[in-house]
Amino acid sequence: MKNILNIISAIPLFNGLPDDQLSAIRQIAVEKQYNKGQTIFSEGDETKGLFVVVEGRIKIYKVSSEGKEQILHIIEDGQSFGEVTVFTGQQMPANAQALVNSRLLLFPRNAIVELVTTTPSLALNLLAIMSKKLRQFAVQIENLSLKEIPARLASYLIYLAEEQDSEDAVTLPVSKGQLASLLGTIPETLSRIFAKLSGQNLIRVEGPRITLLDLQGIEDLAEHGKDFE
Amino acid sequence: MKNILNIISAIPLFNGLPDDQLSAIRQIAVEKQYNKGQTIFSEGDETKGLFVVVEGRIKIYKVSSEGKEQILHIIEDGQSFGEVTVFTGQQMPANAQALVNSRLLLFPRNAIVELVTTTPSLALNLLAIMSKKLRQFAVQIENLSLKEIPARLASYLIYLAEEQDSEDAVTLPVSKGQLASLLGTIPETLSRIFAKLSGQNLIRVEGPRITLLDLQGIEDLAEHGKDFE
DNA sequence: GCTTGGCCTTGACATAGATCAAAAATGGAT
DNA sequence: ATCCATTTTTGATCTATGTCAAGGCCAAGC
Repeated sequence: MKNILNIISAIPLFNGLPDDQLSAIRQIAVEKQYNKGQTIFSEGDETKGLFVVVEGRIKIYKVSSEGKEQILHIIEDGQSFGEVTVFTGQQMPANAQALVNSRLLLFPRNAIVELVTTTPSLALNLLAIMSKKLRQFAVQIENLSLKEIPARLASYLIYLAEEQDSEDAVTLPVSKGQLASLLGTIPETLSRIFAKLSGQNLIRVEGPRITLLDLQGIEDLAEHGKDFE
Repeated sequence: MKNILNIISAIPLFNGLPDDQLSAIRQIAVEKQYNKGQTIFSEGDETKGLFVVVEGRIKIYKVSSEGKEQILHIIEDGQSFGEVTVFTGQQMPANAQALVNSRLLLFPRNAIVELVTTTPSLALNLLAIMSKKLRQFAVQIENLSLKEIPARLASYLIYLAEEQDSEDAVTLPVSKGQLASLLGTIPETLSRIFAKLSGQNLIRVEGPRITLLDLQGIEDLAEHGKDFE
């Protein structure tokens, strides 16, 4: 079991904080363990505080009255979630579930607010993180509203390639069913689109491994939705 | 011309700040005037700083490569926009345009960052405002992905009714064409849906004035998309 | 080596909503 | 009031994507 202080100091949220602040943060951190498939919180729950993923993968998602699911975020190592309710004090606006066995740190609301108040650089870190999430949401809205699903998939593959910085092949971090939910569609449709792009020799699909055969073509598709057969 | 200091003190963002801070804020505020239809910034522009609407109405929107527009936000009196780039320093992720003649205050980036660093309650205000925007975006994503357009319209009407707190009639704050863009559709479709809901005696439409004839029915529609003819 | 259950894929079909085109209504300006 | 420009509505059609149903695949456990 690693030293919690070491872990904390490696989290982007706490970048640049002096050691005494890190100790203070350590004091208020609560360790949590969740198993694959376990629910961390549900829409409408009272705020619990700010979560940081030490290790694992969490999905933040909404569910429609008919049961369709839309993933808002996939949270990975070092990233945080639950900020929203910390500063507005309302109920959780979405659900969170562990996609794999995960280790989290929970910072109770009052403690983190207190800490932010007294630590300007923590406030700036948080503002930067929330800005980034706003930007991501803006992109997601743009994708849902203005792009067709093949273009969304192409965008996602490009994003993944950058994330994993490999020019020509990526590995899906979630199942294809979950990917469908992230892209705002359903597994059947996603499957067909994988087949179509394969047929156009833009990609090759081998299980969760996607080879990007024609990066230029994929970029065109992501930008212009040009689906030139 | 009103005293800028008075205006500033009435802006939610600066709630609860001591007078000396308000003076400091006043020092760095730059007044800006935009006419209806005028562009304030475009996607890709360098960050200009944090804007606050003194008076007017601004749309924040994205445009697809084929020219379709998706409105992300309508910003009204007392609200702010442009936060995102202040704290990440990247380019503007969307476009901003004045929907009516508008008076804005611009707080240049460095000055506002400096101020946030030294003023904890300003930092908390900003965190709360950004949290609220994140929540709104989450709702918008949910609507786009999980609800059909009639349900989105119904949700919006309910939101408007609360906003204008009138139980049985609302006035659209934007043209129907713009509303279509806000809801993620096109004017033709929106028009048909207005006609349909009128036919179901859920609402009556008289220009920009919408009478809510059956609030219960509208709420059902917003929740369950139940479109029981 | 089967069998079970979770994914994933494929096929046939249904439909919400987009597109294209044109008419009608609205609302300022003159 | 009249005219022009913009906005809104209506109609006919097209299409991307969802739905329903069935079958295939692969890994885990027996």
